[in-house]
Amino acid sequence: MQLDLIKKELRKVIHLDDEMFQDFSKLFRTVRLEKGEFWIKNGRRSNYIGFVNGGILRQYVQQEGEEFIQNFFVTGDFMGLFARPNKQRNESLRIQAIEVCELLVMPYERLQCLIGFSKNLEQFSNHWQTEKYTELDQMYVRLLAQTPEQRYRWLLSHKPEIINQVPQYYIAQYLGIKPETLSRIKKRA
Amino acid sequence: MQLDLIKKELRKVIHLDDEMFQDFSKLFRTVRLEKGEFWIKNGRRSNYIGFVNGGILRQYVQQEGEEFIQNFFVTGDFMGLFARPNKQRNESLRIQAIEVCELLVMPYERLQCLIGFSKNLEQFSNHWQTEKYTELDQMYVRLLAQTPEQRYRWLLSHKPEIINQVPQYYIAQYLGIKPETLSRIKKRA
DNA sequence: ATCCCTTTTTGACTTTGGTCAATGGATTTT
DNA sequence: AAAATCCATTGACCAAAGTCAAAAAGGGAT
Repeated sequence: MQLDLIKKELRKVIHLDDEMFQDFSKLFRTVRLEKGEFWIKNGRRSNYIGFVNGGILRQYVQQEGEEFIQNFFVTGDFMGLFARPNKQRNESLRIQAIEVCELLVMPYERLQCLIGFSKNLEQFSNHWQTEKYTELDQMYVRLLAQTPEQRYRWLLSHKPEIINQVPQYYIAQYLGIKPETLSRIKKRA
Repeated sequence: MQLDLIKKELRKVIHLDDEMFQDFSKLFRTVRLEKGEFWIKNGRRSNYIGFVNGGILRQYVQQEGEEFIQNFFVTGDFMGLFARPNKQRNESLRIQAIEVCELLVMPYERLQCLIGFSKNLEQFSNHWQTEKYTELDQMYVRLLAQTPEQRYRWLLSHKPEIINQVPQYYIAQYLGIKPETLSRIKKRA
């Protein structure tokens, strides 16, 4: 198991000595996903947290035959840091590997339990919850206030790795427009 | 200070006996806002949590001379349950009273401190953070996947109190359309 | 009730993005 | 290499929302 990356990411946020990290890392399990495979399908298995150790995934919903991408997860991202109460689990939620991925995963319950023992991990959890919330909040405003072209330009300058690694029809689904429109936007630009 | 409402709302989520509630409620301060007054302006004073004890507010941003409403807060809602790290504080964020409001407020730091002493309050905080995140997540998908008419219908059936209490140009700002368009949507319907 | 001011509605026109169908390019399969 | 497949681009047309301006409808104040 290659753990340098997650160690680095954790240490950006909290203090974690090697011994603690050893203990912590034992609780992860490695999952390999082939291109096109699902990590979450129909909202099932959403009670896990996952770390993207390599690869890229898309989180999307299906509505009336169309797919809408809420988010991409790239190498170094954490997924699923909010408990998702079953009652309001979204049945159409899917997280799919766009290319071969390696995830490090742990049941959400187990993280909760660990948090009980470690102030540091609690900090980790709080930090990321706030981070993810703020990110979503900003995405929401962008979607509300900006034109597709402005959103595309934002993506270009802030998330170029996504533009480069992901087919354009996925980018379009993420921006909330049709692939043809994205093609025309690129031409204008 | 009229505290029945907040007690009721808290008890929907956590166990809280009268004595604990007494202690807790002492830490709140009452704020009265006249119509048009701001609770948060230019991102300032976002380090407070607030409970809407009466009235209705709008949370919005200004961009290129236009206003975009992210959210309404109605009687019984909590505001500001996520710590907002200063670095990414949104300078154009405002929360304004649409009509006369009464808020019960407390510095976020103080809530954090209390949480250290009470498992129940920690539960309260976690519950609401998850709740707010899920809500925003669903709003995001709606904005991404649905037409203005569909979003209007959703608002009609799920948040009728907002439709009734709020001028239509605010509803339009919330739905991401122009007031004229909303007027036409209502005619079709 | 009348006047004033704000909000909503209506109409004519423009702009933007969607739709559908065809073409072109690139990559994989055989 | 040829064929097949998938994806991106282009063009012609359509539908939906935006814009601007004017009229109508409410809501207070006097």
